[in-house]
Amino acid sequence: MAGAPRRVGAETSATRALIIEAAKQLIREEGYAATSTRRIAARAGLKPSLVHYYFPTTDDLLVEVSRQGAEDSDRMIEEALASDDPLRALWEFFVDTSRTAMALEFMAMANHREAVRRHMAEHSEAMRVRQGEILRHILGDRIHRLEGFSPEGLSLVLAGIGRAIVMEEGLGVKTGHAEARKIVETWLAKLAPDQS
Amino acid sequence: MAGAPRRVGAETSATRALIIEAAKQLIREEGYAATSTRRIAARAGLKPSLVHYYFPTTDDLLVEVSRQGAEDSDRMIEEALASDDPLRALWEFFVDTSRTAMALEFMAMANHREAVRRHMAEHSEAMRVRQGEILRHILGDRIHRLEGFSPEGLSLVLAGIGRAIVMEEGLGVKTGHAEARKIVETWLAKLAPDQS
Amino acid sequence: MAGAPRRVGAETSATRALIIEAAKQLIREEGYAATSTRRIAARAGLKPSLVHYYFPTTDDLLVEVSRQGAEDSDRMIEEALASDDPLRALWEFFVDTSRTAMALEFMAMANHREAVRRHMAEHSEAMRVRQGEILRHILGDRIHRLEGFSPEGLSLVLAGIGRAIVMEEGLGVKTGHAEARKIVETWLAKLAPDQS
Amino acid sequence: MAGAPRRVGAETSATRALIIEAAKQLIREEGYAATSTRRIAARAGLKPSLVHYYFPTTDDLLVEVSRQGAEDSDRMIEEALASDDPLRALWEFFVDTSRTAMALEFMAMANHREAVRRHMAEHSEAMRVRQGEILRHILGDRIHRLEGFSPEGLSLVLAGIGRAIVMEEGLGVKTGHAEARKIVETWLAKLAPDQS
DNA sequence: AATGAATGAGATTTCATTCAT
DNA sequence: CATGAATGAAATCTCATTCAT
Repeated sequence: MAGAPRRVGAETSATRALIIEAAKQLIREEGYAATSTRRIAARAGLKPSLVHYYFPTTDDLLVEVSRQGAEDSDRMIEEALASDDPLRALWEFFVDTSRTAMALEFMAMANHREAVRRHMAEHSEAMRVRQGEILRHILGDRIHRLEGFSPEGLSLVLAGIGRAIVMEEGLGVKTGHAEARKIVETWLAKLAPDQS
Repeated sequence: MAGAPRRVGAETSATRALIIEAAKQLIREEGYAATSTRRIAARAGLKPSLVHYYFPTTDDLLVEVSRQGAEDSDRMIEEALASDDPLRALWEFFVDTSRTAMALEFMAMANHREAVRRHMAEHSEAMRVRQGEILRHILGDRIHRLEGFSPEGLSLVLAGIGRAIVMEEGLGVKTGHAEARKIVETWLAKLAPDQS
Repeated sequence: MAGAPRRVGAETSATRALIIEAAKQLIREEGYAATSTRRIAARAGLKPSLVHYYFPTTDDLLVEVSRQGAEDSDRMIEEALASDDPLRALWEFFVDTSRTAMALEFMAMANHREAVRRHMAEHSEAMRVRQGEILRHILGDRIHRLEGFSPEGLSLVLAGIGRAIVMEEGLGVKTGHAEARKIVETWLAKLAPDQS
Repeated sequence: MAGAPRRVGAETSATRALIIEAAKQLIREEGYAATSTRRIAARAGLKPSLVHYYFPTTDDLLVEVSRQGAEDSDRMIEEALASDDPLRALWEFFVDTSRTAMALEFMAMANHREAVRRHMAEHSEAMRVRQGEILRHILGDRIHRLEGFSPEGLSLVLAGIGRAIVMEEGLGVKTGHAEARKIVETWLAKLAPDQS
């Protein structure tokens, strides 16, 4: 019992997990604005009041979902940074459609849910700092092959370009995507360690 | 389609303009999720049914608002591109907080409103193409001072970085912003015409 | 249009009056705690949302009902004080079961509804002051036939005794009622003008 | 029915006492309408189902709370009537804000809870009878110093005036209170035994 | 050109209570 | 003795939309 988190429903509850999964699905498929406790319950095949049994307020649920999304991101980033070609893996993480689309939904959500905003801010900041450290470690002096670049700057630049591509793809926009990817590829090539 | 706009209420109606202005304000101040026809009416000091008189459906209204927002953007871009230092002006346009925040709201809206999505897609595409043309014209060969860059690629890259900065500022995130701005500044310097 | 109150639904609306009447009935018959907008709507044969159309919040409705109840009281008091035997009429007003029971419900309601509390406080104060003035005018020096009495004191004493009798009758308590009424009768006799 | 109390949980259970105490607090602080088993549980730091374990229905709990409140009142009255100046002590009991406010909550509750109503009725009746007896014993013939008064009548009159004062103070009404208190003081003086 | 009335659907919560363990 | 899970009903309120005038 020691240390066991004291929230309604054990963290291991299957029902609880079911609700969170349904919420994730809805956010992914229809965007966060379509995410009401009613619809989440319907999607999970549960009664609305059961959702409120596990998550007293809608905020509680959405914060938990964004917390889990953040954990997923963290895990993916650690994998990326531990891979053979960490820089390329990081870039691929940034243009991963489904994950980035979800992250963008949480950004939009943050505008209207203070609790979500707080969590997203903390996590984004921490992620940027962490990426900066790792990039500094991985790239060392090679970062100066790109004039004006720094690890943290690179992290933000890649994230921004990735998000823009994903966002516009979702919209149906195409122009400039291949060209932007080519710019990034040029950077990746320059920063690659095997370059003599 | 034959020229004459087929909507209720003259396009010049003061009431109509009042409604649109109220909608813009609400979107800017509280985000699009807080934007219902009832609240727009209240903000404009009008009855909800009058809003529906001018805009039969909520979609009609929001599409019109996004259309006007797009027009504003177009105008700002043309001004930027016609200025003394068009490239820097374009970059400043991309990091203009209030406009970009609004654009991001429309992106979020596009996820749930097919009509808005369609309009945003068309406009974004057109804007990218237009920026590409102008940048090609303005920069000429100077674009090759930056390895791998192309006018359309540059347009997307600047837009993406600008949006990321604005989005994160809204969240309260700081790390990497100065560094990213420095990267962009380096590019702007390199691309400047007065460089011998 | 000048001066016309600017609330939803003309004050003369039949539907509006229907809702208020239903609320009054429910409060009288089942007590204020049974008074939800749903039940009021059902009693009036209307949809709950229509109730909210006329009274955006439950408070709005209950304040209006208490306002009308206060007006009824005012009217009854003026009639009482204008009658042949104003003092006795006032006492009979205080032991009028249905009106006092209703007033007690509003008192209870005031504990949980700040808006109602405010209105009840204002009205009770005004009523006490008004009764004091009239009693002073009606009784003149005769008030001193009862040692220690004053018009305002008498007003409160009669109100308190009346309320206690009505409250206890509602409960089913009997003991002491006849005796208390006799005490009051003695006062009324002493204060009567025709007493030589 | 044969002596042994037939309720779940020993009457001496500490948990049981905790629940009752939490209920009392809530009623006192927020009024009975704010008193749900869930909130009582939360206030006591217990799970809702535990409250229902001790008190199968809400009625069971509220009746018990009102029973204990009645016992408290009984004790206070016995103390008052056994004091040096029993009449004044009784009057002070009647204008004791916290106790009277609580009693008024129970009165309101009685309107909606038959079980509470029954208990309140029995207790009020018994209290009035008991007060009558004691007053008769204490005052003896002195009761006739006040024309028209009788022990039971006096009991109700004092209770009614006291309740009115407390009720109106809760509302924020002031006018007439000092004057009513003066009337009562005059009676107390007249009825005092040391008056020659 | 404008508005009051009305409505059905849905959102978020709270509630008392039951039941199996 | 105690609790986690579940539920159906209800409460308050908001919403987009329609319609008749």
